[in-house]
Amino acid sequence: MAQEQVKIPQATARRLPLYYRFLNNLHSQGKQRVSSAELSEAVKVDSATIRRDFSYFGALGKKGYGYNVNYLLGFFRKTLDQDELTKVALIGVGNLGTAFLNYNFLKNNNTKIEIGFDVDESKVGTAIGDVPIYHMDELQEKLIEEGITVAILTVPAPVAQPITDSLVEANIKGVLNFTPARLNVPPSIRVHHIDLAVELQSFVYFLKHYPITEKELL
Amino acid sequence: MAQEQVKIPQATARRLPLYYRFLNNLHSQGKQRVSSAELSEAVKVDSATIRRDFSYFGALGKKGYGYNVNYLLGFFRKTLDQDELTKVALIGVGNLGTAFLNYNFLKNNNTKIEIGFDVDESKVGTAIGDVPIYHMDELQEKLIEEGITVAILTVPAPVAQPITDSLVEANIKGVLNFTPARLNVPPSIRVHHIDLAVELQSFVYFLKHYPITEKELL
DNA sequence: TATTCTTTGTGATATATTTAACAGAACATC
DNA sequence: GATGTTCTGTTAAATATATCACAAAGAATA
Ligand SMILES: NC(=O)c1ccc[n+]([C@@H]2O[C@H](COP(=O)([O-])OP(=O)(O)OC[C@H]3O[C@@H](n4cnc5c(N)ncnc54)[C@H](O)[C@@H]3O)[C@@H](O)[C@H]2O)c1
Ligand SMILES: NC(=O)c1ccc[n+]([C@@H]2O[C@H](COP(=O)([O-])OP(=O)(O)OC[C@H]3O[C@@H](n4cnc5c(N)ncnc54)[C@H](O)[C@@H]3O)[C@@H](O)[C@H]2O)c1
Repeated sequence: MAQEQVKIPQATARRLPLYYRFLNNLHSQGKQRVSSAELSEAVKVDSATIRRDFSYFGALGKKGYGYNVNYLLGFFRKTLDQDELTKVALIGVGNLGTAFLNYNFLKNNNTKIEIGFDVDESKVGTAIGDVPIYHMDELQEKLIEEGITVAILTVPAPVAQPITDSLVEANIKGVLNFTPARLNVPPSIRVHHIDLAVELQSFVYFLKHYPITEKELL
Repeated sequence: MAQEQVKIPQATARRLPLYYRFLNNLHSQGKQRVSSAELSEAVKVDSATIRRDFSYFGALGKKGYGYNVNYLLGFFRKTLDQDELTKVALIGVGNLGTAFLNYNFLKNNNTKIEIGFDVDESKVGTAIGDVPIYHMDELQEKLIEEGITVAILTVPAPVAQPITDSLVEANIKGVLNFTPARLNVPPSIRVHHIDLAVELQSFVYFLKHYPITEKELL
């Protein structure tokens, strides 16, 4: 739970996993060094932004050389707590929930969905991938027992708030919410919304209303 | 394809579908008027931000009264092209693709996945929801035939780039990319990435490194 | 009608993020 | 070891976004 000396900008924090993933690719290709320009091309982030992002953590590179892949990878592994597993619960084993369980973010080796919950009796007692599905009645008990503090929410919107209330009672610290509902939680709980219907609609809006500018065409 | 007088900030554009959805809820509850403060509570966006967002479109409200739900709804319906259907193709009918097909963003009544593509012979020829699945060999032909210019990409990462190249050839204008691959496209094509593994990892990073601040606790 | 209350729309300001540009450190080569 | 080249780290500037705070318009009330 190391705290940075100086707070990293949120925009930077959101890019860290992306950098990490790409560094892993480079590493498995046996690459020794990489420049901010190469990274930029690969992850589609401006090279100055990458250098600035890295610089929040100190001087990780060498002038005239670039960055050492192994060193950088080791650094990010620690920074992103890659050696510590965060156990996640998934609530709502429907279309989206089942897709997540099958996928289970296997390539993130620091996060794993450990347990699923649903009210549907045909799902309770089964397992998807190797993740067991329990009934909602056992939510609090199981979460506390397993010490799980992160939940992915993929239930119908109308039940999202009451379920969130139970999650809070079960001592959860964060909810990754895929439902359209906007959740009320105490201020100590973090909620991120990923609202796929909004994403699609705003994408279509951008397509229609934001034609590529002259500048972008250069 | 109406172009705004003054360009709407992107951050505003991303919130529009959210406002629209909530206004629809209010409307179906029979509510006549709404203030920026009420909207704020419901969509969890600062009320000043909401007023500023709306003000880009002119003076939509009345001082001392708020906003008329019907009027606002009608306004956003036009602005978000709710009366014009955007047909979407989905490439890769796997875990995630199947979830999207079953859901099919039914409540967005301006977008619909019309057609799916895969290479898996056991899927080709079937339909999910009412969406027919075709073989990738027919990609270009079908897309052009149906006049589809938006694609959702849910294929394995290694094939994402070559498939994107075919999509570009088939005259696609936008790709909503769920794969971890960063796509190279000509500048006239818009790509949005939704990288769920990155979302989960950065969420976990925030939980560990950004404890709720004093300010947020007030 | 007069008075009070509510709530918008926006100027001003604060905060966050991106990008340009370049001095200088270190590498590579001869 | 001198010279030219590469590429970082960072200062400065630009851009983007969010929030404060309040005048004034209009609603509500009496
Ligand atoms: N599937 C998508 O592509 C998609 C896209 C955008 C948003 N969403 C949102 O994600 C959420 C899930 O979507 P879905 O398509 O997977 O829905 P779904 O209906 O397939 O799955 C919902 C699951 O939640 C379970 N459930 C219902 N009530 C419950 C309760 N009280 N406690 C626990 N589990 C309960 C159901 O049994 C079901 O298994 C919805 O809110 C939806 O709006 C889904
Ligand atoms: N499922 C998730 O929860 C999840 C989460 C994060 C990211 N992703 C990403 O989304 C993508 C899809 O994930 P998934 O879990 O649905 O995978 P999946 O393997 O279940 O589905 C991929 C589908 O693409 C099809 N396919 C393979 N090659 C193809 C080709 N050349 N042309 C057309 N179709 C082809 C396969 O037949 C399969 O149906 C992957 O890139 C994955 O990394 C998925």
